Amino acid sequence: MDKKTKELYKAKADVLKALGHPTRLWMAEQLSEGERCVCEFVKEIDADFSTVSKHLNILKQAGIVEDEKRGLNVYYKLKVPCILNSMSCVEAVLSAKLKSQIDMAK
Amino acid sequence: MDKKTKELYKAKADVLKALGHPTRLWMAEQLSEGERCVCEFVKEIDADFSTVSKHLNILKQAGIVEDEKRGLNVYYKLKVPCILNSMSCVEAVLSAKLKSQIDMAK
DNA sequence: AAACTATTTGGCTATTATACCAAATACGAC
DNA sequence: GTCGTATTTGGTATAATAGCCAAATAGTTT
Repeated sequence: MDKKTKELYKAKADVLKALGHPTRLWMAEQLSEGERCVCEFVKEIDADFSTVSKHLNILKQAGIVEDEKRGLNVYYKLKVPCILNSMSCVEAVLSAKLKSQIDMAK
Repeated sequence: MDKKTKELYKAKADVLKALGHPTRLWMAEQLSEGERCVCEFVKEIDADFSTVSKHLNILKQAGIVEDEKRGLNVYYKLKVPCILNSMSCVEAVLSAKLKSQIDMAK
């Protein structure tokens, strides 16, 4: 595999990796309903302000969300909304997995 | 956020996390063209046999691929092929990101 | 300008992930 | 059964990630 290909797969994997964390995935899904400010996320998750901020930054670096400061608050929104289209298939993976486990137990 | 919801997002994130590694993503995409045995992957990537095997195991644990032993070889194939549908959007994220970077540089 | 609020950054530690090597296992050929 | 090949497993060193705290920054209010 050549260097260019490696870099491309690294870049693509980084996008998926950014979504590969429960908190970040949840936040991304929340954003599909519209923009949120950091404080709204902090209220709903039991986590430190700095933790939430860092997670949002990872999503931003990945190119999934963008932020805008208005007054004291920073609002985040999805930059490329299609990123959540894949979730129905992720759920299909989970059902298939659950099914296998049930079959296994029989 | 309640415990059930947390567990669901953990499960969904784990699927995405499994694809969030260059080597694993590449292998998954290869499998979209048909099954492959471990040795075929090893030939194409510059990595140890055990490394490849472990990556495939992570994809298997995530429920993305399944394996079948035939003779000396173990063949892997996609269990839920739709999982690669999202790749066009991942590429859209990358183009959008690239575009931002170019605008930024102006 | 001082006080207050929202957010980010830096530092630290604990946990997890990655990759290699060596050893173990599974299977087929002889 | 012994040998050779394909794959997995265990061990270990290194690197990356996550989450908390404290400090820094940015904007608002008074």
